[in-house]
Amino acid sequence: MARPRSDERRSAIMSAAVRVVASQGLGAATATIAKEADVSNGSLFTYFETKAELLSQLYIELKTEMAVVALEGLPSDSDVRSQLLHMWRHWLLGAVSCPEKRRALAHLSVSDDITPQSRMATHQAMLGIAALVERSRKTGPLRNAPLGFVSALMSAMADTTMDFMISDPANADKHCMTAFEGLWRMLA
Amino acid sequence: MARPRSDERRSAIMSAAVRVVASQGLGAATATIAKEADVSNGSLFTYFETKAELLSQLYIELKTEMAVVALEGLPSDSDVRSQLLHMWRHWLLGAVSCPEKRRALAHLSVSDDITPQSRMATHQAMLGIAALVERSRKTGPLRNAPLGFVSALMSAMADTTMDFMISDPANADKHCMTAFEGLWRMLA
Amino acid sequence: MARPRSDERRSAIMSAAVRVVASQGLGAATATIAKEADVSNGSLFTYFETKAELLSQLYIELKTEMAVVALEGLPSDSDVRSQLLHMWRHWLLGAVSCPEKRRALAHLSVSDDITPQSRMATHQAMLGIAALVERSRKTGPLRNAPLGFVSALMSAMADTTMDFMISDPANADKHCMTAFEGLWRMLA
Amino acid sequence: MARPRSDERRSAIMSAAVRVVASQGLGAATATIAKEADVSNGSLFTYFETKAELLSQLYIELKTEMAVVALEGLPSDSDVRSQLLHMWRHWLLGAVSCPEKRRALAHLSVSDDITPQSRMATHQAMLGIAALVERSRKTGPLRNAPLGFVSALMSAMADTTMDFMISDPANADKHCMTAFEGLWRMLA
DNA sequence: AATGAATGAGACTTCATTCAT
DNA sequence: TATGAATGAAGTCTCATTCAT
Repeated sequence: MARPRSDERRSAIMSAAVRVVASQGLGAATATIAKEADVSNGSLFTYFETKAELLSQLYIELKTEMAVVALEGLPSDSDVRSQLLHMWRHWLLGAVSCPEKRRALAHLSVSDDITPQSRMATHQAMLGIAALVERSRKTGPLRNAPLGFVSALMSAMADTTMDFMISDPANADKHCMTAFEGLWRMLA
Repeated sequence: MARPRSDERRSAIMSAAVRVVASQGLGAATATIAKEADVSNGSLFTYFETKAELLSQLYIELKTEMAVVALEGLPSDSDVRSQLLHMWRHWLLGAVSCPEKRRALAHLSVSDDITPQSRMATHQAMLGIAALVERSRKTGPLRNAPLGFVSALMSAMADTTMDFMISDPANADKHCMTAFEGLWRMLA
Repeated sequence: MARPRSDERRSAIMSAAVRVVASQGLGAATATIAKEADVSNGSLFTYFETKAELLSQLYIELKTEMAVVALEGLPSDSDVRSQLLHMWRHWLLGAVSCPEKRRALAHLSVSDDITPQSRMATHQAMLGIAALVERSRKTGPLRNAPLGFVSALMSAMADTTMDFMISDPANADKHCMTAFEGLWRMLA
Repeated sequence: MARPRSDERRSAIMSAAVRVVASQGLGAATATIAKEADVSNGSLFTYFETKAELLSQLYIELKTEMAVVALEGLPSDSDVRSQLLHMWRHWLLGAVSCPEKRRALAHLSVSDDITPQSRMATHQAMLGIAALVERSRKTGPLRNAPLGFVSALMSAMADTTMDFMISDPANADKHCMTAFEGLWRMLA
């Protein structure tokens, strides 16, 4: 109800939510999240009016962070393929190095609590990635499909690849590269 | 000698579950499912010991049915590409023509109630599809990756494509074909 | 800093439980107890994690209270017989004057929800009584039996006597004394 | 509804009930009892209209049997003490040799499902025992108390003693005799 | 008569959210 | 503002009893 005061508290709740949602799914109780964040039950609701609200924000933050990580240090003067590869690797390795964030995001992505608005809110962050996709597919077989569709295909492939990387860490890098080969063939 | 357990009733519950899970997600109450199936609350539990059990069975049945549909009428004397295309179209169009089944299955696929055993139980049905994938990728860039990985990539693409087909039915067929082009490039 | 857990509320639940268990037995619904205590259904569970927990605590409290009452005002400089008589009368009359507590305790005593630990927890309070029994039987026929056995025999006689006192209140005191005569003969 | 046909079935249910009630208490499901008796769920209700009815009959039968056993082979020409001792030993040893019956009866004795009528129905069988008590107490301190009261005191002592005999079988006989000494002092 | 599926009224417990302190 | 007790609506599952076969 009242305005939250401490950003620290807010992010404590957020990262508690990551851990709890990762391990217990969306059915996790708000009280559990609050306790994990060392915050009182009731306090949680001064930072997020509603459980759905909390989950939405979490979704947006995780998704955005992921995009940012993916684009970090993009070699802007390289050729498209190198840039796409750079992005792909950063994306997947980043995700795989925070398996809890990834698991939480996987749960959130299918939640009915995440409104189309929330999904839209992440588009901004994905713009850079989308641009890269756009350039990659310029001459490929998907050149005329809606860009959102192509991006979604790539995301789906990324998610699947992450799962394999996590479940078989010894070959994580190999899986990452294999999938990229497939992706590049698909796009270019 | 008593009233026999009725297959009709069982499948009434199953298809009620499809509808209810499709619209309300896995949080749907068993009572809601029972009512939708015109069956008493308690009766549901003579057919399925547990909510999780019901969901598991539903998962297995839907997944298996999907595979069967996909392989129906496969032109076994055509070349691989034609066969893969046939399968892909049947799969996606079949799924898209029962959007509720698809939505339900999407929910189920990420549920923690679905045990690895249940997932295993669907492998048998997917064998035919896997074989097709195997032949398709024989000379492609993914030829050395684990087959399960490649199949999972294809599944992920299928799911994504279905979403677009459902949300833009006018171009459903076009999306289906576009994605297939990408898939084929990725595999072959 | 928040509303503190109220002892008043807790004992309201406890005494509601006495009344409800006395009249409906251990099968009484927690909801019934909560309503009788003018407390919400859920609130009961902030005071007692579980129905079994509630019953356990009730058992311990009633049993302990009974022992305390029995020993109240014990004439410590009188001879053993007088002390035992004093205790016996206080015990029985106390119990008979709260028939609901007695009935509730009768139900609880045979419950499987009452763990050996809970039973142990009442031993402390019964120590004074046991000491009296010990002194009373020193030269009697039960002088070599386990003390717990002798105490249990006395308890059983007490319970039976209470029943008769309650069902025939006009002669309650006479029954109380008659049984004491028998008890004393048995012990001394 | 219809008249039961097979006595065998009826007693199969009865003895199943003994076992199940002994181990699970009065909360045991009728279905559990039926299964233990190798009888169908529904069949149970043609032999006993109601669960309470079943329990009542069980109570009467067990209690009666116990009395019969206690009086078996009573040496009718011995002195009172010998007769009482004979009865006491048969009673307790008989009960202790069927701990399940005893446990079941203990549960039943405190049930609210057992009506005063059912309790009355056992009085007949207890008559022989009561007569013995009557003769035993003729000159003792309890000579003027209601006979029912004195019998109840003895029963309570018997139950308590059984518990100790069962929990400490090595000394069962000693406990049996010790308690008898106390009983005889109390009565005579 | 025997069977066991069908019924539906609860039972206990959880949990998002509110509110007194 | 922070706290955590209070609330009561659900939720899953059990079970005595009925009834179709």
